[in-house]
Amino acid sequence: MADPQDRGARAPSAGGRRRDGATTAERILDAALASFAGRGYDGTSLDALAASLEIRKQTILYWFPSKEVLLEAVTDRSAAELSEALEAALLRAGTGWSRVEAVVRSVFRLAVRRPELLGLVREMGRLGPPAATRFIAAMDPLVARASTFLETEMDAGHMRRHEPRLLLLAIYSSVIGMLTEVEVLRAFGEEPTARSLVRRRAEILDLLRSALLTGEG
Amino acid sequence: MADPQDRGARAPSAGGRRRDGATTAERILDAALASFAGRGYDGTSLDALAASLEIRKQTILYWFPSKEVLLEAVTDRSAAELSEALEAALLRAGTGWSRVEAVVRSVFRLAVRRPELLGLVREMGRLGPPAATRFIAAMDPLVARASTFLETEMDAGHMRRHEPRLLLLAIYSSVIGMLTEVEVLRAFGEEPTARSLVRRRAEILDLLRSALLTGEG
DNA sequence: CGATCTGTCTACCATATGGTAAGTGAGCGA
DNA sequence: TCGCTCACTTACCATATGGTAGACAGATCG
Repeated sequence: MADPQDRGARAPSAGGRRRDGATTAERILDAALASFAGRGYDGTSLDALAASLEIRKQTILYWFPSKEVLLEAVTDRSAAELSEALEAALLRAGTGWSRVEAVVRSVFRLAVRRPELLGLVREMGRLGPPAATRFIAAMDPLVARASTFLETEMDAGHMRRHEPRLLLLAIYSSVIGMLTEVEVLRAFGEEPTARSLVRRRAEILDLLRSALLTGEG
Repeated sequence: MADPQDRGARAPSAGGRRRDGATTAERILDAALASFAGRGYDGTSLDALAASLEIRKQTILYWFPSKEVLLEAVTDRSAAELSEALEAALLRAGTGWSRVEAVVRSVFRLAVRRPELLGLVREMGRLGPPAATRFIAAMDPLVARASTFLETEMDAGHMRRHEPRLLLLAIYSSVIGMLTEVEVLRAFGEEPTARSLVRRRAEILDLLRSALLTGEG
């Protein structure tokens, strides 16, 4: 019954609110996202996940009848959140470079505020068709919108001509690159500061601006 | 005894050659690299690895006394191979943009010819200090050399001024981005062709050129 | 030939993992 | 108060996993 997408996960909104206002299912989703993004899907055990939440593994399996269903739920929610954030940035006023910059800034902001989302995106690469396809399909309308926008700007002569999807990829890669650098720094024992990240972002924006902008900016 | 780095792995050169000319240890390293890069460290079981080689798990543990030592061996060898390839590209004649382009091209070539190497680099991100630190340390001299080269070029006015390590990261991210796109395409069921990859590379080189080059080229 | 070494194997083992079965207790409508 | 559902628990289980111990075959060497 219900919709065919539903593989058995209960509605996360069900169940009473806890002291902190989050339902158990929501807390599980949050922790699972963080763990999948940080330690990977295979590196995450339901036992460890449950322990971090101070609940029993079977509570997780009560809300999400299998680990795979949990992954799907995490994926769907993350795709929705990403779409929402970027959609909002795209809708913001402005045209030409200022709009591109606004979107890129919002991507960076998201990467700093919710690095788990980007971490999950990276994890998607290894998780084959079942999860990744779903995720990509969920993001597709947004990608199409962004591509159209970039194309319009190029047609208007505000930007150097490039393949729009490649540009998106370049922006995405820049963010991933920044995240990578954060990890590299951590591996060397230096905790990256918010200041240094902001400086990085400025540099990357500068790089992108040089690459994209025509004289008419 | 031996050197303190040696955690017990036997010398991979030991043991008789097989029909195909590779020792057992080398075959294990090859398969482990592919699997670690493709399915991740946690997603790789010694049993599955052994099965893919048509040997028994205990043969793996004979050559590499633990999974972790195997990872270290894979990491070290990959770092060496990466270093070697990029060092060779750096040593190639030329200055200014043509030299940058030569290096970038060699990175792409490597990414296409041995995607496992780049996949392992990406995997390094999640694998904490033990493995990642080792890998980064092994790559560090090369990064320093490349940074120096870029700085020289900027001083000579051949290139727009940027933070050299950031530039390296941008180049690296472009390659990773290309790989990511390959996975995205696969997720959609389209096998990326060599032609499309070459076209991508050309676009990325163009992007980088726009971003980096000054009038003096 | 007999001893030893090398490379691989079979036989196990303890633990961890995803998952099932069967409760338990609080809250709630009749 | 009876019965039911909801949220979560304890008690298991089969399998997979990394790892140990030891046997065995073939090559090497005295």
